[in-house]
Amino acid sequence: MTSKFDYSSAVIDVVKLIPKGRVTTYGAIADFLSLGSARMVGWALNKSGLVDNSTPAHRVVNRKGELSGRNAFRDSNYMQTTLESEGLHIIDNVIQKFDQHFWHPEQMINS
DNA sequence: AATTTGACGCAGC
DNA sequence: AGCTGCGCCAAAT
Repeated sequence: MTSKFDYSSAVIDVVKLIPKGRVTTYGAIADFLSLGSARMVGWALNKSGLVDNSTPAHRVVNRKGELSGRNAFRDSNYMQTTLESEGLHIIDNVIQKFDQHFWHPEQMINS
């Protein structure tokens, strides 16, 4: 069916491919899928990601490395806690050495 | 049916 | 070097 859920599934599919301990950005996913804007990535995760919490949406942040989506989780600290448990350092909702942990979908193909 | 909002990003100032 | 405005596309009101 050609419903809007198709976009969500594409975004979620990429998010599920993010390696543990790595993070990516909305813009990177949107650019990789060439589907729309970064806003839609967040929108898709919010609509579908909340229902299907099997998606590691906590590994998706904005281009500044800020946990902009923490407020969308049931617990606003879940995102930071989970990322920290994966070995990331977060201070004031900002991932430290973000560029170092940044992962791009293209990396998956390259590897 | 039109306006506002949103888990964003970038160019301009 | 930080703030503002504009673009993106869909959903909610």
